[in-house]
Amino acid sequence: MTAPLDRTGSQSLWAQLEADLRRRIELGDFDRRFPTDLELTEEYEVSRHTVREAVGHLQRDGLLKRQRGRGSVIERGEFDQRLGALYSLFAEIEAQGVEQCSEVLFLGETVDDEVAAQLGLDAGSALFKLERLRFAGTEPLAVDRAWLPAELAAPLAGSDFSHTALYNELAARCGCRPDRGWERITPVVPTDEERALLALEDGTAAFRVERLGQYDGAAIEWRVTIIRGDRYRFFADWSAATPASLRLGPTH
Amino acid sequence: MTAPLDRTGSQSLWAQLEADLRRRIELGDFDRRFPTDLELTEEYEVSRHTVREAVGHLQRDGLLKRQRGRGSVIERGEFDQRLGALYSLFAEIEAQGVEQCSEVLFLGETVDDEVAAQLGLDAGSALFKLERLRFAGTEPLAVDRAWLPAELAAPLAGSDFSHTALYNELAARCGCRPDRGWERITPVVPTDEERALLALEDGTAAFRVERLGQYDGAAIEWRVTIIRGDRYRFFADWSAATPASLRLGPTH
DNA sequence: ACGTATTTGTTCGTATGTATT
DNA sequence: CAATACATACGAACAAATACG
Repeated sequence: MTAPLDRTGSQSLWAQLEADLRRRIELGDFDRRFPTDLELTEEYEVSRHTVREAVGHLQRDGLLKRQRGRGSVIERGEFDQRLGALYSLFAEIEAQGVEQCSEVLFLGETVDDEVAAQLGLDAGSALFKLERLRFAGTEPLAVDRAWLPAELAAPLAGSDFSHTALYNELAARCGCRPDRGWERITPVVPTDEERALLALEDGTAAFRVERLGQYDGAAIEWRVTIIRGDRYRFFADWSAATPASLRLGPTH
Repeated sequence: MTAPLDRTGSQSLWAQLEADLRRRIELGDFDRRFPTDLELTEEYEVSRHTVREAVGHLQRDGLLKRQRGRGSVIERGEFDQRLGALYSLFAEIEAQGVEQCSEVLFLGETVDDEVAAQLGLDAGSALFKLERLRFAGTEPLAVDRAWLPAELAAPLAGSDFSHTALYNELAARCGCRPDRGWERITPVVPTDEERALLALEDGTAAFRVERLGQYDGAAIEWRVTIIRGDRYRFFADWSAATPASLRLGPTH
């Protein structure tokens, strides 16, 4: 069933194992249950150390959660990846035990030449668009618009995004997930429409986060998120020795 | 020199080692050279595997770079990242060859109980206050207000801050410079006064950066900076492997 | 409620490969 | 070429958390 690993030294065993596990996760091979370390050592005929190295990478990338005594379970929840500032906001909220959900405002195909340019596509290219109002508990926290190349994102058409993270669906159905990219953050005065959606008062400001996600060198995601500035802000701790990494969190 | 690790099982050895290495990095212990794996195994009397676990975390957090044959070298990054976002803005502007200067709006002693509380001082304590309008070339970019304990900052009274950085004067005259602290960033609609100072149009937003600077564990600086949001914003590049670190720069 | 089996986490040891000095 | 230093890979044992009878 599983191809044996190449031991000529062309590539490390754990990297091959990791790649094969990613492939099989996307294929849905482990939908019922993810194998234990021992099972993987036997199936691939490698040491447990090698298994742990490979599975550890999957864990750090947020594809798995491992727990002593319980085993490894594939992460399907509303968990974007540990990537950039946007993720940290939603992770922080999750960590505080507030349930997140979304109201899907739009889901389907559109054409937008500006976005197409960001994604490196020709003008007029079909785009998959997902527009959501995101809630922390019952309180609206952000308006989130994401565009992906329609060709790539076609399998997402039937997904329910009210409780599912875009990246998890992308990984599960399209076999890819942004692995690099950049974000750009500006302060804005929200539009009337945004103010209405977010229940913002007059005279308040918001963050506008623009985000480009790349996979295998190609742009696959353009996202614009408007985040309430009265409830959320960026934090950074810094010291002379360590670089400051900002995170987004509630103002308390 | 280095405290031995606790082997009662209260915490994993690698976590203790990681913490100690972080501490020593901050202290500057390894400024000349970071130890090799072998040296760490001998110094801390743990196995190489344990060393790799600890140092691997530092590497993933971007504090170190490890290379075969070469060793581990501390990642000092760009100078801009080391002192938070505010510093990075001014460094970025400097790097682009734009001359910076400031118009001093206020320089002297004041009393402000809110600020005193931030600095951990008693209400009514005398504070040194510096308020500046900062320019990049001829264009105003930020309103910058800084408070320091008057006792500490007394030697700054006669300085000319129109062309001098606060930290350089602080280091030169007071013998200290913030080595740790935190920042908090919110989007705001500027006040009429701020809008006038920054030549901002109606309906534009700005960043409000609050900053607490510490030296030797004590708060020595409280700063509130209003930065034009139409000309400057935050950027972050991220990848699945390294955490995103944000920097502030012009919109171009 | 308790003890046992399972599963991941931690830690040691050892050997070899590969890139740099 | 030799020495150094990190990467990869094997093996083994115990600890800690969980699941199950």
